Amino acid sequence: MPELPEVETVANGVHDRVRGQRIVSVWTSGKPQTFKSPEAEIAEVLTGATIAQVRRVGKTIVMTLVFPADQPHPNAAAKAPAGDAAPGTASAEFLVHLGMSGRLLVAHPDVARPPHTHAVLTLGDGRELRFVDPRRFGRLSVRREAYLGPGQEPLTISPADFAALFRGRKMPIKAALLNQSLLHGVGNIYADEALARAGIRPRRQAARLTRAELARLHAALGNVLRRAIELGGSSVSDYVDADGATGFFQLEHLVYARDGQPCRSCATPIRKITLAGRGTHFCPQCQR
DNA sequence: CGTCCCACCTGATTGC
DNA sequence: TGCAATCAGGTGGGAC
Repeated sequence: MPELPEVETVANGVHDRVRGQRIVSVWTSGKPQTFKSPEAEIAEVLTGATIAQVRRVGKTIVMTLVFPADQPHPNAAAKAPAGDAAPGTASAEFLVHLGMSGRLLVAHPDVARPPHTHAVLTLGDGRELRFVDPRRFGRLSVRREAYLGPGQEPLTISPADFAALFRGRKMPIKAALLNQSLLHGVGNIYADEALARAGIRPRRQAARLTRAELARLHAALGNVLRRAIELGGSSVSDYVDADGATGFFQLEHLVYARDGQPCRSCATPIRKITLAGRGTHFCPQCQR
C-alpha cells in the first residue's frame, strides 16, 4: 500500500528514467473510475508534452509537463494559465494517485503489458510509462494549476505547526494522522509505526496528548518516514518501484502486521484492533 | 463542520 | 480438494 515513502521512491525512480522525454502517444483503458479527468482530456494534454519533472506531493505523484515553443502543443497555449510558465513554454501537471495497488512502471514495448494496465504513455525513445492498478483505487488526472495537496507535508512541518493540527480534535490520534486534510501522505503503516516509536496508544484522543508526546510523535513520524525512504519503502502487499523492485522497510516494522508476535522491545504480544475502519497494531506495554 | 461509516475494487488468505 | 466468505485500505460521499 503506497504511502509517502513508497510514493517518493516511485516518483524519484520515474523522474530519473523519464525526465526530458516527450510523450508521443497515449493509450487508456476506458475504465471510468480510474480517470478523474475525462480520458479524452488526459490524452489531449499529455500527447506532445515533455515530462520536465516528476515529484511527490503527499501521496500523489505530480509530473510537470511543458510544451516547448518550438513544438507548440495544440491545446496548451489557450488553456495554460498565463504568467506561471517560462517564456515560450506552457505547462500543465499530470497527477497519478496509486491508491492501494497502483504501479507506475517504465518498460520496453516488447515486454508484455501486465493485466490491469489502465494507461500507457509511449515516450520519444520508444519506452512506455505504464500505469497498472488491479484494484482500481488509483486515480489519474490532469490540471493546469500547480497541485499543492490538501494538508501539510509531514517531512517539513515544524513541531509547533504539528502540535497545532491536533488542538481541539476529539478523534483518536491515529485517525488524525490518517486525515489527509491535516497531514498529507501518512497512511496506515506509518501511522502505526510512528505511534509505536513515540510510545503512544492509537486510541488516545488527539487533543489530550501532552506537549512532550506531541514532540515525540513529530520526531518519530519524521524519522520513520525518512528511514523508510532510505530503504525504498515497505513492501507488504504489492508495492514495487518503477523497476518492479521491492522496498525493505517492512523488515524494521515494530508493530505493523506483527499482531501476536513479541514486541521487539518488551516481548509483549503485539495487539491488533480496528480503529477508524483500519487494522491498527500496537504494543499494549510500550504504548500508553 | 466534525465525525463516522460504507462503497468502490480484486487478489490473497482463511474457513468449512 | 474446492469453493465461498473474509480481509486488505485510500479516498470520497452521504448521514447525522
